[in-house]
Amino acid sequence: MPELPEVECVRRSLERLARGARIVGVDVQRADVIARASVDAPAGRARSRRGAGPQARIPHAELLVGYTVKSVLRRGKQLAIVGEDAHARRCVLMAHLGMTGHFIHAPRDKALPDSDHVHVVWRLARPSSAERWTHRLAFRDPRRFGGLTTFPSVAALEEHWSQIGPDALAVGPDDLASAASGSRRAIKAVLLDQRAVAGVGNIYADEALFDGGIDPRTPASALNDAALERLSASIRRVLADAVAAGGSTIRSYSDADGTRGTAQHAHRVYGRAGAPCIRCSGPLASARVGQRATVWCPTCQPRLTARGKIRPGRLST
DNA sequence: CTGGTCTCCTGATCGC
DNA sequence: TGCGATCAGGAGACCA
Repeated sequence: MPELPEVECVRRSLERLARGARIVGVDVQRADVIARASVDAPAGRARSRRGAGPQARIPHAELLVGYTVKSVLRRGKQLAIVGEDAHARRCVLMAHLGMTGHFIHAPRDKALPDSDHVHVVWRLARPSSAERWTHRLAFRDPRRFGGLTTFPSVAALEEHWSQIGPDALAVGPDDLASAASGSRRAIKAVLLDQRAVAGVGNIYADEALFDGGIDPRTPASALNDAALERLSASIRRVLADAVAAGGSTIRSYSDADGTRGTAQHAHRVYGRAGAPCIRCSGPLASARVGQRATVWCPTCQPRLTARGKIRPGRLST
């Protein structure tokens, strides 16, 4: 399940594989994974029901046919492929992977895996090749919680991205403070809210809260400056470590190269309900917090004291 | 406005 | 061995 580290690894693999290539053709198997592009098309793809609503008629420019891949950007969990045409006009294809979205890459002499749920296939040509395509890129998403959105310019993409919070790899205590102050939501719910911080999902929310020694159910507004400072550092550290490990492969995640991650071996609480805490050996607790399965250590992630302060965390590494 | 719940979707897993 | 029930979750829609 792609969160920031996994999406960052996909971004790097896409940039490696597709940068400089021209997109010479596209095959759309399922048009409803693509949101209709428009300048004011806001957050996410339109969720028109299958078969309903104006779908389909997708101008080629929006799928980047005829464009050369200039770069691949990321903000939080969202990816954006920036294309440029012969007149230096730019166009953007944004992808969010949802639960099961991923890209598959294959050179011409190698078939794409014969699998269901491949929704879009692009044909790419390396600069040295004329019009003949040399490799293909596919977007596959069995569960279809992900999707593709196009933007007519980089400015339009940035306008869209201005609606989500700062990228979690660079989140600071002030960012958390502005989202947390006056909020009675559980701190975990705040971390999952992409408008507050972009890129944290269920796995790394639990991991960061453990790292910071904070009970996930703590009302956000109850966190003092020290706790916010510690939590923002924990978020950055946990995510950066996971990026370095190639992301977490829980079920089937891999980057566009098919490379899997190993960060799942470093999870300290996620998926370990009832197992001994790696610090204190006590059993990890679990509950639903913010509609998500949540695991934490009741000892190392203490509840608030009577004075509304968090007891000092002892997790400094 | 805020915060909680529902919903979309398929594959993996579990109990019988 | 088969099969229905359950769970997983990102994020928009919806509601109190």
